[in-house]
Amino acid sequence: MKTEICKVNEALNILVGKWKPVILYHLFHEGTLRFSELKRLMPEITQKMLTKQLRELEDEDIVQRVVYPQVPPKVEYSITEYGKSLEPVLNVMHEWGSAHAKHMKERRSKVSSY
Amino acid sequence: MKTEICKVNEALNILVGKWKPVILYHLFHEGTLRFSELKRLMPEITQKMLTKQLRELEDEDIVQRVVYPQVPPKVEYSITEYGKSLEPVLNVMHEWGSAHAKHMKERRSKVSSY
DNA sequence: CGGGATCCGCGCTGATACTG
DNA sequence: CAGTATCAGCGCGGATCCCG
Repeated sequence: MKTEICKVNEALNILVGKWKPVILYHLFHEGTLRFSELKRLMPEITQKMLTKQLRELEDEDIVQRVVYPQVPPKVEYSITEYGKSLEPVLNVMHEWGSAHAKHMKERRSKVSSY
Repeated sequence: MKTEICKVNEALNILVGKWKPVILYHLFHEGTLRFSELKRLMPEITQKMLTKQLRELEDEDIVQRVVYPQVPPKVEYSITEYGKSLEPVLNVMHEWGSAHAKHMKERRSKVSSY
């Protein structure tokens, strides 16, 4: 049992999963969304994956799941109070990510100009 | 070809890889390290993985690789000037990650007290 | 010393079909 | 509508061996 000094992985593990950042983006942006609404915002994700990633985010107390007992079923997802603490992290990553995409683009054009 | 609004993945893709955060942690902390020194700091990583992840970080212009043409070989790794822009990102993730670990620990102890 | 080459198992991801 | 169940492909990560 080693005391890991670097807790970056702790944050990373929450975010990895091909769709989690996008799911979180939509939930932060829209507030509350039904399952089908999330699905419509991400046409390429399968139902299985959407369910799975939402469950994982729920397990981490990032996302809240509210089931309305009615027919047809209605399930709403939103960011938990605690989950909101993730927003600055996502913003920093988003901004660095944008800058990095630009950096690499310029870099490649230099390389290809040989 | 869709314009992705969420660039979090852009940052994520640089960092994922089981060992990258730890590698970066050591390089930020120590400045410059030889391959064997990195290996010693992470006894569990295999040579193959260390090489691979360093290459990937090099491709992203985060890590610099300097080969000294001598026998026995000597290769030093360090963070590039550009790579230093990653430090605040890592810090934010590290801090949130630490807080999250604590949060989940407390949360679990509550749940188990049924 | 700092790699490269190869083989392999496992888990993530996806496609598809079914259900309360 | 919001899932669950099952099957399959593939790439990541690891183990092991070889090399300049």
